[in-house]
Amino acid sequence: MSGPDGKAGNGLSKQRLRLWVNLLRTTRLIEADLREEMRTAYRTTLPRFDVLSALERHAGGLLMGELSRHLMVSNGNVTGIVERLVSDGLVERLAVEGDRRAILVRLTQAGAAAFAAMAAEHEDWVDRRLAAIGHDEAQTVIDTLSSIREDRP
Amino acid sequence: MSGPDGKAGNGLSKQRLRLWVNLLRTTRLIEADLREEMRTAYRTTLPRFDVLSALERHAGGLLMGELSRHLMVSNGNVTGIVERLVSDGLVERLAVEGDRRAILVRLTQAGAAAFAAMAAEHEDWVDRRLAAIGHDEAQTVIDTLSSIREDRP
DNA sequence: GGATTTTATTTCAAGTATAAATTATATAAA
DNA sequence: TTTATATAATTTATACTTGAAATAAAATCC
Repeated sequence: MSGPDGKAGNGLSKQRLRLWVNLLRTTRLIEADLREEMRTAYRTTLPRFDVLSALERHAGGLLMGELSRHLMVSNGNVTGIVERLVSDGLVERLAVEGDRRAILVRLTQAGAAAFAAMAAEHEDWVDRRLAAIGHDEAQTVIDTLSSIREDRP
Repeated sequence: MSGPDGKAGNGLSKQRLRLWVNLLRTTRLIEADLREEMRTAYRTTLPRFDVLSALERHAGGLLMGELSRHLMVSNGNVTGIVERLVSDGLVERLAVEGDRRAILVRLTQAGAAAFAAMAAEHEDWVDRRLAAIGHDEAQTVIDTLSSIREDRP
């Protein structure tokens, strides 16, 4: 399974591994930068920002499960983050008419305001961090990444 | 700072944000797959694999701090992961001649063997996960990601 | 209608992660 | 020397993260 003729272990396999390592290193590097900005400028964390961001894109609110799927993190994880956001007054939980299992999570006014302030600067940070990349170059990478995500068994 | 004419908030800035979101989502998706494979096939985790992998590439061993920099995670984090690997017998800590603060971490024979078994399959998983990508397409993305990493203030 | 299964969420234990504080050692400067 | 500063690693407190088990409510089956 790893000789020069096997399905893996050949040049293409190694190249794909290089791509994965590059993907991972670059993402971690940018994440570390963004986390640092979040921490120093807003005393908050990336996961909290991600939750607010997802809720901002869904004005009507999201169920816990939808939130978990959007963020691609586990159910139990979201419970904890939302809990802290609720106690900070940025987010509220609402009962769902007709399904007493479900819980709708929504930005409060304070949460929407806090997010708006952060979002503009966040875009700015990303813009600076990716300053070396032009529109078309970005599009090329976006297309490749999309094709990776869509190619799931 | 976010009108259509500002340095951010324009089309290019939005495109870079899209690129970042794509980067993050794709990396998380692949990471989740790999974590699942690691867990079911080897009862281990990605961070442990990453440590073994770094040590395998440095036969002479690495200092805790070097390990932390290689993996781009915090110092205290490495302490914990190495601790568990030591108690599993996969890694050993050695005193450093001439510097009593430092600790050299190295694979044991068992650790090297365990890693070798995992590494081949890991490459295979990545190969399958990125099956949609050809050599040149991968290279294009690698180049872009490298230019991002190198463009640091 | 009642039993079964599925769905939505929380709880739990273990592990991963950070930043800040601490310990111990090394190096430089006075 | 003595003092000051820097470096290597750990410890601590808190937060994030997962997978599995537990709860509770809804939907489906018979």
